Amino acid sequence: MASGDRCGPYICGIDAAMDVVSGKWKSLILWELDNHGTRRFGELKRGLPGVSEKMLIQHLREMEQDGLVHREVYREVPPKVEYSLTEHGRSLNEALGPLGEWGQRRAERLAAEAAAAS
Amino acid sequence: MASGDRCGPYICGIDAAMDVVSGKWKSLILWELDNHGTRRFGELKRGLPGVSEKMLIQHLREMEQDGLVHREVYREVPPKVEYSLTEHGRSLNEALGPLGEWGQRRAERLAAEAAAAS
DNA sequence: TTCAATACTTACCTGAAGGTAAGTGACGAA
DNA sequence: TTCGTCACTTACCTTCAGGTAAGTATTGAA
Repeated sequence: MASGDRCGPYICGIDAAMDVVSGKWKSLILWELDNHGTRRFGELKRGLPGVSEKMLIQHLREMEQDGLVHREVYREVPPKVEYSLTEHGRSLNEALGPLGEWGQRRAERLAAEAAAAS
Repeated sequence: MASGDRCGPYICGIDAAMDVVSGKWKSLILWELDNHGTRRFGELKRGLPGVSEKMLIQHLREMEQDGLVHREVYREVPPKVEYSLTEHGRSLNEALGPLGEWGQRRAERLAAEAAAAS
């Protein structure tokens, strides 16, 4: 196959999920789309400070291939494209919930330690 | 700071959790240690087919720094070192549960699609 | 005396991820 | 006629994660 597969074989489920979610901005894109329901390319870009246009489309295209994201093109000028989560995307976001909470607690712990060491 | 921080600032919880779990073998190390309770370096190596010794210690050291893994050294010859999960490590593993199940379902879906396309 | 076992350590190299910056095409507004 | 908007696209470059392979220290066994 040609470009970056993201098919198996996988050693375990985590493996198979990580394959789809690893990428600097993917979890943030997921979160952004889940929060707003639907976002245009430019809105996503503004919502993810620091992302480059190249990485943003690249990640969006991969997530579309992976069935996480739906891409709707409106044939207008200037062009308008809307991105939203598919059912799979939404369920992935749910599955990421506990991990997000764990990370939240870790961040709080780190902050507390940093404050204690001041 | 010197080598690979893995402190914030983080944009969200996922971010903070990913920082700790990203690394080709980390989730597998987590899984292996959770399954067996305690493992020696060589046992881990044999349990993770394909891992290099360099990456294995590197990941173990980082996970120790991050408070996920406990390292117990026995002063013997030949040397003996045992690794196990800390409370944080175990809770991370739990938080990864739903993601693992999601990945499992994705892998099954991919397999079914591949079978259908044969 | 050499070898095996164990848990590293070190130097070097490659490939992929991601960043930067400029270009494209269509059309309406100024 | 030039500019701005929008959603890309392309070429080029840097960085770093990870791989390979060899070396280290200790001691008992053959």
